[in-house]
Amino acid sequence: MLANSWSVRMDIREIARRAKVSTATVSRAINHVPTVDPQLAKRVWKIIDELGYFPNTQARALVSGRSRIFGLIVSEITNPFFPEIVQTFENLAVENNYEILLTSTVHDPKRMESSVRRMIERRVDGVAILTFGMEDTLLNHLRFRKVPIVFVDVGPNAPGIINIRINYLIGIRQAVQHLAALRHKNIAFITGPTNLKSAISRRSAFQTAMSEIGLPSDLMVEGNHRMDGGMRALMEFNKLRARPTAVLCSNDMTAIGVLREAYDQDIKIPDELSVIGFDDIRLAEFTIPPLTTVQMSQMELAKTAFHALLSEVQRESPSTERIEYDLNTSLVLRRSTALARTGNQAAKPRKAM
Amino acid sequence: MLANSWSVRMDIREIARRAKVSTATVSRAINHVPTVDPQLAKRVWKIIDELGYFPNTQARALVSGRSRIFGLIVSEITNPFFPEIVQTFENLAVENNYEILLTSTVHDPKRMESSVRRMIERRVDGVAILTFGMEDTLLNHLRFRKVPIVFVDVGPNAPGIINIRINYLIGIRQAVQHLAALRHKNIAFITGPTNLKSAISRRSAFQTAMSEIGLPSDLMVEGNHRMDGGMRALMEFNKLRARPTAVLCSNDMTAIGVLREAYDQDIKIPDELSVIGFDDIRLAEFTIPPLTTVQMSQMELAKTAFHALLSEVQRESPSTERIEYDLNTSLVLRRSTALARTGNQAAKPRKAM
DNA sequence: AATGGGTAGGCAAACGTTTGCTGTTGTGAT
DNA sequence: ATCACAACAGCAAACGTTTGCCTACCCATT
Repeated sequence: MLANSWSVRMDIREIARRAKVSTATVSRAINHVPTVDPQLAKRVWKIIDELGYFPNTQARALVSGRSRIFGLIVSEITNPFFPEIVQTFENLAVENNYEILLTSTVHDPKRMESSVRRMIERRVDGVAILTFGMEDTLLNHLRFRKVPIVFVDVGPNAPGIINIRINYLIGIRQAVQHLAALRHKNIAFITGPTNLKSAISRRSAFQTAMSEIGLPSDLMVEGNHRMDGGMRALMEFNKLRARPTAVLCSNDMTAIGVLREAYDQDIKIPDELSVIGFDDIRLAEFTIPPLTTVQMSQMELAKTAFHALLSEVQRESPSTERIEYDLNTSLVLRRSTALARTGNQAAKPRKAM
Repeated sequence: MLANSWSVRMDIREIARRAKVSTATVSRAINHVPTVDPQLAKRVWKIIDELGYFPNTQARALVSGRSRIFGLIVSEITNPFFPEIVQTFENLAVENNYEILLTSTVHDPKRMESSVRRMIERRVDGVAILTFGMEDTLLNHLRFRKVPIVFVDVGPNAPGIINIRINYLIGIRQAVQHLAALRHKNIAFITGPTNLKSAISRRSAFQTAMSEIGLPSDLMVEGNHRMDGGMRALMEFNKLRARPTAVLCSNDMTAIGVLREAYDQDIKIPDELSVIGFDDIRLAEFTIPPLTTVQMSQMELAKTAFHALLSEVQRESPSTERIEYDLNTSLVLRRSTALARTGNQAAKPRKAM
């Protein structure tokens, strides 16, 4: 290992020299091209290992035209929804000899632009976009270069773009019906940022589900998909004459904010207020109380996106039709919901939990 | 933008052709080399913009010998400690025209090895290593190639390796003294995985701080830096005849686990048990109750690491001396600690889990 | 007008691979 | 012995940049 290799330049030529073969043969040996004699290949590999030689990916990419990099654009890495996805992406990348080029837009159009630029400059073989506010001109830069693109949720409906559609309604309907079964009538909803398409989809799923069972969906305030948004939203609700007895949140972080604010205000969860989140991030299991939430599997999502890109790269026909994948959501029950307090929620000698 | 560029190959030569100059000039214009006539440069840039041309980083890297990529090796992206760091790294990367190659080892030696391999194959200009279990032979692969390496915390003490030393003692001493001031005598510690050097450092900081004030540090159980580890640890403590009245955790996730288990067992935090975490992840502010913890600024850490690499890349002398940076820790008070219950904490019909 | 100094811009050789084509050898059939 | 044909290995041309070196020109000086 690394024997006497103080400062010798280590490239395929050096290997070739030592193995007394041509660089072509070394290259083929490395790439396991079957036409090279097994004996010879073994000899080459031996030298490669002894020298600790690693092929130069840039040179490879340059000539082969494939970088073996997938781009992944998220809005904020610090949002606990994403790390799980990144991890899964990275696992799949390792399995398939790819790299992930991760960028986060932090909701800044400038950063979005620079993300796309970086993707193109590094010549990614495909991009998964998990954030929004992608302007058309940016998108066109990508499409023009025939880079496979997968949008999760509401991507533009253009040919050549892969969409993963999320069925919010199923999970949210379950959540709403669960609350209704617990006799809740005043069910509130805390939205995500309203410039976010996926947040809007969640909201309308809520509205649909509510009207299906004949409940009004007018108790609604805007959050920001962060904890502080959830906290502020709960304060809003508390100003109301008719407070909600249950609140559904556009994502788990919001719900965690609600839990926290409820704690500060000494509102007992779930006895005095039922809370349901959305996403089912890992943490949801560890909140106090454990959070009932609508699951949207981050692993499934990441897998679908990755394989969509992979199969797009592997096909040769340019694929002009538009491809869609579906992803389901479903309620997972934990301990942040309970029977609504009936009628005269009068005195409350209620023992916690 | 992208005008009539249906399928023309877009490279520096194409730009040169259209601008009626040589590729050399185009290259110099792109790189803002001052010797090129401003008029000419403007003409070139105009064409570049019209065509939507983006330079090919791989080709650039190949000839220049610098990839403008920094590697970042973490143990698990899903550990909330890391996303903040990744985000900061990525911000700095954008500012400095670098990319981040992020890999996670998930505590698997095989993955560690593949991480290093990927770094080398992509020819990173530097690596920051935020996880451990790095074998010497792997490390040598990097060092042999003169790749600048920064270890956070306990890296090997070899020349050419940059270390960021973390002063655990200061923060942990503050924590211990805070607890002592609250009259706690039975202070427990939940360690991290004991094969993790940084976990060991934290533990010994605890031991030092305890003995400084004449308290024994024998109440100790091993966690895993995850929430379930914290939960299990608390169960352990509850089996004891002399239960701790306060527990210090090797990281915040562990503390969150403790909080959660305490909730299940109806142990009131902080009244019946004081809890202190370590790291001060963003979430610590939103736990129930908000977590008192020892802060180790992830932003500072990331900044230091990044700039260490950057300045290492920029220097020309190979730098054989070993470089160290320091990072402090300090207690941040929130609401998970309280005065110890005095003397006879007699019978309290504690509900069995 | 001849000389010289300075500077903008072009030529072409790298960088480290892959891969189409060509060449060499060995084998079996005739 | 000849031929056809595999099977394997080598030659050299790409891939898209950067950059050392050189040329040509301009202007000032004599």
